[in-house]
This record gives sequence, C-alpha cells and structure tokens, in this order.
Amino acid sequence: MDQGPSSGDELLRVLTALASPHRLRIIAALVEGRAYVSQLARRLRMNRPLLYMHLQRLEAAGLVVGTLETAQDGSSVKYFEVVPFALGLTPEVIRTAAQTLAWDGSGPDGSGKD
Amino acid sequence: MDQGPSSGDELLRVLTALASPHRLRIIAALVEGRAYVSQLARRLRMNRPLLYMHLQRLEAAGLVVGTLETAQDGSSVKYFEVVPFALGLTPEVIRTAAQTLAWDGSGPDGSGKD
DNA sequence: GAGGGATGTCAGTCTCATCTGACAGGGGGT
DNA sequence: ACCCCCTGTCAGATGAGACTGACATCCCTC
Repeated sequence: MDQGPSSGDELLRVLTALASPHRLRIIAALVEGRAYVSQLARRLRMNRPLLYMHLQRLEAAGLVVGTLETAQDGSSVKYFEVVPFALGLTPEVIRTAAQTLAWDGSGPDGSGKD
Repeated sequence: MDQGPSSGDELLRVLTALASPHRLRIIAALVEGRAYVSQLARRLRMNRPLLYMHLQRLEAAGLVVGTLETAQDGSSVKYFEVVPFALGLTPEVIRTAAQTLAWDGSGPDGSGKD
C-alpha cells in the first residue's frame, strides 16, 4: 500500500484509469469480493469483452490484479481483486508529479521572459 | 479544503478533470502562483483557446477558480489560481461514491442470481 | 459427440474529447 | 486612425477511447 505513484506518468495512468464510471463501478463491485470476468460481466450487466478491456486498464494502472486459477474441475477461471491503495491528491503532489511527465514539446526551452 | 467530493458524479468530474497531462501541467503551473490566461498560454506553450477550455474544465471540477479583474488601466484580465484540495482516494471511498453514480441502466433491476 | 461455460482476441463502428484557426468584441496607448 | 493586448466563442478537423458482435480455443458433463 504505497502512498502515491512515483512518476508523473504513473499518476496519469492511475487517474485515467479511474476517470470512468464503468471502472469506478467495477472497483466498487470488486471491493465486495473477488470475482471472475464472466461472473462480473453478468453482475454489472455489461458486455464481457468490454469489461475485459476495462479490467486490463485497471490492472495496467496497478489498481486490480487478476490471477488465472485452475479450479478443481480443471476449468480455467480468472479471478480479479482490488489492490489496496491510498492515493493522496493535493496540488503540491501534482506539482511534483508534473516534473516527471512525458512531454512532447519540440525544442529545448528555457528562454522567453513570460 | 474538503476531504472529498460528496456525490459519485462529482468525484468522477474531479477525476476526469485531472486525467489529462495538460491539465496536470496547468495545475502545477498555477501552484507556483496565479496567472491570467494569455500569460499562462505563453508560459506553457499552448494554444490559448485550448488552455481556456482546460481551465473551464478544471473550474467546473472546483480545482481552480478564475476571477475577472479590471486592472488599473481598465483592461480586463482573468486570473486563475488553484483551490487547495486534498483528495483521499481508496477502494472504500470509491465503493461509497459508486453508490451515488448516475446510471443509464435501462430497466429496474434486483433479480438475477449472478 | 453435443452442449455449456469460461478465456482471449479481433475488425469494425461510433461517440466524444481534444485541438486549431479565425472571428467578434473591449480597452489603452501613440 | 492604427496597433497591441486581453477575453470569449465558434465551426470544423482530428484522434483516441469505448463498444459490439463474432470467432477460436479449452475443459467438463451428459
């Protein structure tokens, strides 16, 4: 349970991952307990490939983890659960993180008075 | 300085407002001190109408405030500054917020075993 | 073998946020 | 009058993400 992402890019990844009503609902559902994809798709009434994509996005941000388990009957089931996180978000945190943001700005800069 | 948004919709608004590299850089720049639109556009090397849109988005989320001031020479200048905020983000917070999320789900539901 | 349930992936469509250039004002200084 | 700097808003092009249906694959049960 880390207090915050290291680089600005990672913070951005977490924020974009959370900035979606679907993904918020997914996390909320997973807090109640772990579930596998098809099960969760039925529970949340959403398309399975769509849910799959959202889960991948959340996992890429490190907010959830999925483990492919082989049940006793041999069938493969992928369980997802929430990774406990605590993100403190303040202007100062953002200011610090913004210094390590991938920036597509063209030329090297530093001049210009304003 | 409230600890968190009241409704899930407001949390979503804040998250979508922050989920943008440009807007993160804008906040980071405003933490250093207040600035007006054109000035900030030059400083961040971005299109002024574009910056204007981002600022509106941030203001709608309550993260920055803009005050249209009339300088001594009579010219109108709109200064923006950061609203101090402290957003604590945990799975539990999301779970609570998700209960008050605008939901476009069609029919009234509650049945279905899984 | 037929059927059901699960994962993983794909091409294609579509909506929406982003981004740009340009315009219409307002005000001040030379 | 002209030029400069500011705000506010617009239509249109662009692009990324969201979303869907369908397919291949595996395993188990009947």
